Amino acid sequence: MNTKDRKHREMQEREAIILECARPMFIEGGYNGLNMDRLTSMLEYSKGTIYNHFSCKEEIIITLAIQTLEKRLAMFEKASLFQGTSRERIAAIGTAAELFVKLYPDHFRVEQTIRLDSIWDKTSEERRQVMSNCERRCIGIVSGVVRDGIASGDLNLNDSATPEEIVFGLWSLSFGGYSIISTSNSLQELGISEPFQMLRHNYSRFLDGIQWKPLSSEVDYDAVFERVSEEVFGNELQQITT
Amino acid sequence: MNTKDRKHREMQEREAIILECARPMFIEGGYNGLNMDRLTSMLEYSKGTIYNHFSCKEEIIITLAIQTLEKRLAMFEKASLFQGTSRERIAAIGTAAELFVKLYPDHFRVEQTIRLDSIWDKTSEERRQVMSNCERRCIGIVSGVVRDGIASGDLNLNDSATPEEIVFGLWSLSFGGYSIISTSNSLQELGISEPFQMLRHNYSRFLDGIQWKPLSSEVDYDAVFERVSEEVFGNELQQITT
DNA sequence: ATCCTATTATGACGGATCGTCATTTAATGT
DNA sequence: ACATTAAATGACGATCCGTCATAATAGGAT
Repeated sequence: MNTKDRKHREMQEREAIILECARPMFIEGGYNGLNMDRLTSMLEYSKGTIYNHFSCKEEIIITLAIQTLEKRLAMFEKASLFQGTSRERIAAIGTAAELFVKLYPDHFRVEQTIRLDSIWDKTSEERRQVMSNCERRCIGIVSGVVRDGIASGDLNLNDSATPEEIVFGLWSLSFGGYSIISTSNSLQELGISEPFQMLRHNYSRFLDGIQWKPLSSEVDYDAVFERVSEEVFGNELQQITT
Repeated sequence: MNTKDRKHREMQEREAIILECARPMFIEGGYNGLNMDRLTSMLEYSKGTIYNHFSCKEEIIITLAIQTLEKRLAMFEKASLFQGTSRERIAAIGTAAELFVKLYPDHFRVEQTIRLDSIWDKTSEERRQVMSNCERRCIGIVSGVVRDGIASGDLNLNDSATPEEIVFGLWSLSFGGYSIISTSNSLQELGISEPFQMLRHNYSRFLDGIQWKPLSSEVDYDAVFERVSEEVFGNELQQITT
């Protein structure tokens, strides 16, 4: 069955083409900006063909989200392998999160749109699973490093908190921070000119608050950020600077 | 000119009725759930009349946001007057933020929708100003308490941070936290059963990280939360429990 | 009380967009 | 060359936003 393979491959290639065309349309104007008629006219496929790949608009959007979520997961996995203290490894994942946002600045918009516009309910159970899994695994990676920190003695929560609580804190801080950076203009008014660096410092303050050793007074975590950027994500970084 | 006053009053009353009907529709189905035809048929006014009040759907949505943002501002102002140490006053504002989310659980959805769906651009400059002002003043209140903390000696940033940076941190933490709480189901999977309390604890960890005295090891800020809830927001609280 | 004018209300309609489906076209196997 | 299966097409129905010509109403003058 050689034909079957070929068809399958053609199917995937076409799917990629559709998504490639849909992404800038979505970025441009959000949910309503992604126009199925315009998408049709820009591609050399008819409407029916596109609807053979994606049963509705929402399926396209969730697939756009999955594409980038998978990249983030890969970056998190790479970062968690960084050689260093547990807190340096958390910083490495923070670096991954920041570079991810800079590489795919539109991702937040896609993800939040899915959560908000009753899009979630219209998507297939299968794709929802994929997306949830990505999120879960990202959380799992952070969770693992927190546990490593406890195991190594760098972090001592003495029953005042669970590891999950700390993960929730880091997650809130980064999700909120990146959301504010990418959708609010109040930051400039606040006089914050380097929001990404500020966010990193706020991470450090939170981790100092739970006494995760070594504290930010002992180690220059800005330098760790630079090191991880270069050593672990050198390739990805070129895409930003060029 | 008595008639003019009456007309103006009628205008405002009708505006309130329209919004009252539009809000549950928006909560139910987001931007697309708010259906102008259905809104028309549910009210005793015709389409044209509604469009005399709001020039487009987006104007209705931003007005919904302004309604609740003004409530939040009032709560922040009330909280900032709490008698206590500077850090207790920050905790009081945190309490206000939490109670606000519980009182108006749909607010986040409205606000985020405005930021995302290219709705912002379609709204009137006037209403945008009102909304920005609300946000600015809320930030200003927090900012003021941080400065008070510095002035009183409870907080010493020794040039390692600006007050605005701390505001940004608290803002990220709360915005991210409440967003995650209200739109993600991963928290349950993480085994976090009392997310609001966890978020408060994460606040405390952040403030401990910058050594804002008295530290959470010295004062029971959960108790402060309870006190503020009762003493300052007793009235509002009844709406939740009943 | 009546008429005139300015303001407001109405809802049918044009235009845009989503998703479907009967029909046409192409590909595969004998 | 032909039959059968699979895939592509785009016209169409349905829905929804915002407009505008027309109708209704209110205010004020005589």
